[in-house]
Amino acid sequence: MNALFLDENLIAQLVRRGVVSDTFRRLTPDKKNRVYRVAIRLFGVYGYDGLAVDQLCKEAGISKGSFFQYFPSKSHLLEFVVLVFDDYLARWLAEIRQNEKAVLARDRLSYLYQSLVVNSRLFKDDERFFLFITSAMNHSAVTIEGIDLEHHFRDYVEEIIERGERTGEIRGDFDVEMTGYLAALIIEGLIRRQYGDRKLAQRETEEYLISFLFDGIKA
Amino acid sequence: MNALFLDENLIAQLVRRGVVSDTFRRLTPDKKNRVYRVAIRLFGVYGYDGLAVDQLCKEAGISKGSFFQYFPSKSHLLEFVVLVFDDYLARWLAEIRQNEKAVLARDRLSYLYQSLVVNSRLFKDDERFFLFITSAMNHSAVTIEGIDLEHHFRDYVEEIIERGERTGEIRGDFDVEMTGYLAALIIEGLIRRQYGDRKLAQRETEEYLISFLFDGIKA
DNA sequence: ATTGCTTATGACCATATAGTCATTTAGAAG
DNA sequence: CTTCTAAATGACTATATGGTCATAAGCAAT
Repeated sequence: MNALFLDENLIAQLVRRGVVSDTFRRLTPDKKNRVYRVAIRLFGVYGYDGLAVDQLCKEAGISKGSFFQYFPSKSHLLEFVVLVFDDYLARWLAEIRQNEKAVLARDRLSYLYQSLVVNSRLFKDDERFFLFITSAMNHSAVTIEGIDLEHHFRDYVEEIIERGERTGEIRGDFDVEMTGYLAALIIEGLIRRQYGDRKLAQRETEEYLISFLFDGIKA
Repeated sequence: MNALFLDENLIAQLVRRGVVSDTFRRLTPDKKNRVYRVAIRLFGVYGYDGLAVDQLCKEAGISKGSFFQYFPSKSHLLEFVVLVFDDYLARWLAEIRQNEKAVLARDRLSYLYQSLVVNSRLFKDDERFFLFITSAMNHSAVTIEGIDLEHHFRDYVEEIIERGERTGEIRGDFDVEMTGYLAALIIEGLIRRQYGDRKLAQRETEEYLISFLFDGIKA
């Protein structure tokens, strides 16, 4: 499973939703991927407004006329990459849900964190896109109805918290939704640091996260 | 002390730095404030690229020619509002540093949080600007050298953490900088919720914050 | 070679918008 | 009233950019 290559079935689905044209679907995989990769990079670096269709065409090696035969408009291009990413996230979460053998909530959170770090490596060159997506979802001019990337992620964290409360590992006097929100926030913040200038040792950060979250800062 | 009105001395300073013209400084306070308020609102709602100078002029009741006699360019307008906000933040932090009588770190954090909530009320109509500022500082196309709003805030949180470690109230095996970062993140996240649709009871949220931070989520 | 369908192309259009400038207006001083 | 300086104005320019369209190219089938 790779976030950086397009799935035929997904594209067929997006054609049905009117996000991309059938012409796009019929293109060679190479050309489709070129457009996708360039779009991700440029959105990540320049944001929605900042991405110029002309530049994208030049970098992807297609003409402007072709672009608008693939996508009804620029906002559809954003919708396209967001939905592809969304699909990837969903599959990724399903996978880690299945694979996890750990029972304890703290182990599951560790696993989640590790998996995220691995993902951040996967997005090496496109790491800004990850940040762009979440911030775009919150306060972008272009709202894409029915999609909330944060939600996938937060749902899963909540799931862990809730389970921990049930098994008695996590205190029950906390609101699951709120705690899930804060925990997701912290995890995201640490990942953001991995992306940033400050490179941290993965193992230590993970232990830090767990200790901070579970034991608190009290002496 | 109010974030929404301009200080004469600060403006004189900004003239020296070339951020605004002397012509702007000599305007009536009313006119200056109109431009400032409209700029804050429009930047907050539409972001840097989204703010159209034409619209700003119309809403502030000035002509476009005048605008460019006040500010060398649009980016200087952003620099202007950011620096005014920065100055406000610095004075606000100095004030709460002086006023706090509490000794314990948890009391200081409570106080900080309360103060922030009060501030968020102050910014009622311009709350989006608050969010814009922090996100703009992180990944805006326009970088304003030497300014980091987050820094002020995080410095203060770190100060509290460090003090708590010294007095033995906060465990000493944590990295002050990292813990400060995470604590600031959580506080910001809670404030963001206050801004958002989910209106929370202030007192409860505050207790939640402290309990979450100090005691952790372990049962 | 011809036909017919699909894809590619880039000049062109409409619009938005940052920034300019010659001219006008306001107000103070003499 | 005249003069001088500072401030206001909006038409205008230059440029960027999303989107269109008529035409060309590719290619398969007959």
